Amino acid sequence: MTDLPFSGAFKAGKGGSRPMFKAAAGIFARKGYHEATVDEIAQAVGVAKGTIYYHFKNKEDLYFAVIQEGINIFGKQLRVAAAAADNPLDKIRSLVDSHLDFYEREQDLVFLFLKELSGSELRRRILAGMLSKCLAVVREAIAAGVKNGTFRAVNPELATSSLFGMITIAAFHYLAFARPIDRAKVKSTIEQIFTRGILSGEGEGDCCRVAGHL
Amino acid sequence: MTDLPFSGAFKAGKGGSRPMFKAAAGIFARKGYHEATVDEIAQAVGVAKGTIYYHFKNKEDLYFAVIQEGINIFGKQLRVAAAAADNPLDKIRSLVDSHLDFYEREQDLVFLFLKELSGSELRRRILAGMLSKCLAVVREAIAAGVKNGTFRAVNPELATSSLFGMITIAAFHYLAFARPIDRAKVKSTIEQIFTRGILSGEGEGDCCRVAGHL
DNA sequence: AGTTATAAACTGACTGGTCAGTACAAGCAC
DNA sequence: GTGCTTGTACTGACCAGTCAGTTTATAACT
Repeated sequence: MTDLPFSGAFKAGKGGSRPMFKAAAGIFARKGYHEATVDEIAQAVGVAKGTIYYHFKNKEDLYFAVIQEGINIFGKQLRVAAAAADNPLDKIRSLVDSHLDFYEREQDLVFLFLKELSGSELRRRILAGMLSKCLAVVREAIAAGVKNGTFRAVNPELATSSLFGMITIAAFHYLAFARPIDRAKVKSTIEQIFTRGILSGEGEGDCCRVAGHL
Repeated sequence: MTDLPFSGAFKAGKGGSRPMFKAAAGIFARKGYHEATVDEIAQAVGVAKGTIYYHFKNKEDLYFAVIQEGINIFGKQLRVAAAAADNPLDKIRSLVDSHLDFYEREQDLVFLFLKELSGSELRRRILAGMLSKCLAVVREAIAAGVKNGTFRAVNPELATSSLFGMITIAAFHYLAFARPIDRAKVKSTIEQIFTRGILSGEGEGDCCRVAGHL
């Protein structure tokens, strides 16, 4: 909300910062960058077009501010979730919960992120970098778990991506068809598959021959 | 390639069907629907703009034809992979392999799919439905495994989404930064986490308390 | 309290460029 | 001689971005 490298960054606006951000995020998420017109966003926000340009250099600037703000929200939420638990396993559980929470509350942002990830190479890389920073807490929790023996010797980087993917797509499964997310079911699936898979089980290696390579 | 509900659907073109499709997919994937101009696509394909409009009703029609064709390729590949193994576990392994294969060979399509999944509600729903049909073979393999006791009692629907998400995002992890996918690493991570998680292990339930619900 | 000064926030009609889609005369191949 | 292709040129809609001017908020002076 503060220290953003953008012209206006939601400080101003008749109705205050948050509604402006919400409205813009909603339009961008629903229609995409190019289909969303600045006129339309201005109307949704409840200001004149010129006002948008008073606060933001141009449409892209506004768009990035929305993304940046979204990343901030996501990152902060994950950090809080990680801090709320004190061992790797609970951290992961808390993070999964928090992620699902974000998914439910900020669907617009989720779609915005997905859009950005499928954008041009540059945009994709930028967002992937930002997300990667947000997910550092997950990576660290997994790495810690591997170190202290709670988890098996997975690659924390890839395990993080995997978990992120599982949550995102499993939850997406509901949103794609405009159904409410069944959090209990998703959580239980993740517990059953991810958590169980990553925990250093008793009967260790036998079921897991990886065809050929390590 | 055949039975498509589209005007022209890549039957024609100087260089035959495939190059035309490839070029169009590439442009759409790199620039997105709105930034890609028909002139540009025509040039890339190597035909005159009028020719595009001779075969396709309009830009959207062309775009959908590309998507549809992509889905056909993906679906066929998965079906072949599933048929190549005769028990649930091997089917899953074969499907993972095949999926990664598709990911590597048809990056344009992957990005196109991602774009579409983050598009408007209608478009999202349409593509999600198509993908869901493609992934039926995965769902069935998982369901069969659950039935015959190879796998634990997961929800096949959600487990499929989870696996799809894992693969997609883990591989994306590389593509986002324009690095080649390290297939061995991705496969081993999936083996370690998904396969191991879903296999009905000896020490069954103890590690997997799901906070509260079933 | 009333007047004046100044800046910040806001407005909306207008402009200029872009691009989907059309039109068409002419060429080629089977 | 019909189906397919080309190239060029044109139109009309749409939209990002501009700008001259209005409103509101704040402070300062008498």
